Amino acid sequence: MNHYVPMPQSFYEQPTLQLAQALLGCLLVKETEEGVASGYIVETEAYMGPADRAAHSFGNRRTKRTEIMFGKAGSVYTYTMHTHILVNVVSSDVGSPEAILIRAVEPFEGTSLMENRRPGRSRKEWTNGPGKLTKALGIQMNDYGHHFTASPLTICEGWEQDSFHISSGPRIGIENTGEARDYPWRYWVEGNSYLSKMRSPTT
DNA sequence: GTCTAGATGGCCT
DNA sequence: GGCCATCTAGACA
Repeated sequence: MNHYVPMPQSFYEQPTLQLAQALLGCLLVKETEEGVASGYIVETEAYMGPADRAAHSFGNRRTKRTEIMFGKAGSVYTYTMHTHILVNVVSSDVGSPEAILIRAVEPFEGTSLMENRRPGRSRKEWTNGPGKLTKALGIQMNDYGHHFTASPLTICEGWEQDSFHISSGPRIGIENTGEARDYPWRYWVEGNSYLSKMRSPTT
């Protein structure tokens, strides 16, 4: 897997909203005993810490779960949602609990592995949602606390930043968070066919 | 210790 | 469009 070039630590130290866009087109790579699976990030959502009602770290809530959000930029924050695992990239300075949720990727390497992990689904449905992509790539709760610059879970150079167009809009699945639901902190690669689908199309 | 809600997905109608 | 699986962190007693 030497052809993968992990993004340097400095990459993660840019402002969160900027990083959320910079992550688009990057390659998310997961190594397991079964092999390597990877996909290009095509959709992200920023969670802005203390001031963001939708963030787990709203009001500077510091618990066992959110602890990693206070840590170093580029750390892995995994979270269990019902029966699914979601994966986030911790951003901002130590002590500033911000993170970016990876909502969708486009399959690249290890497609047969993904197919096995997502039996009976069409290629598009392997990774077009935050819970789906973790399953397809084999991301688990024990990835919590690792860092994206080191295996087994890394973010590497992917597409050229000027080879696609970025769109932004409100986040998804946070209807009960007051004014926070309207913040346009979701970013995606315009026109990509592996984007997650809207949960509640209500304006 | 007990109760509840949730950054979802899949299956049913 | 609606319902439910399944489970953990967080709040409260």
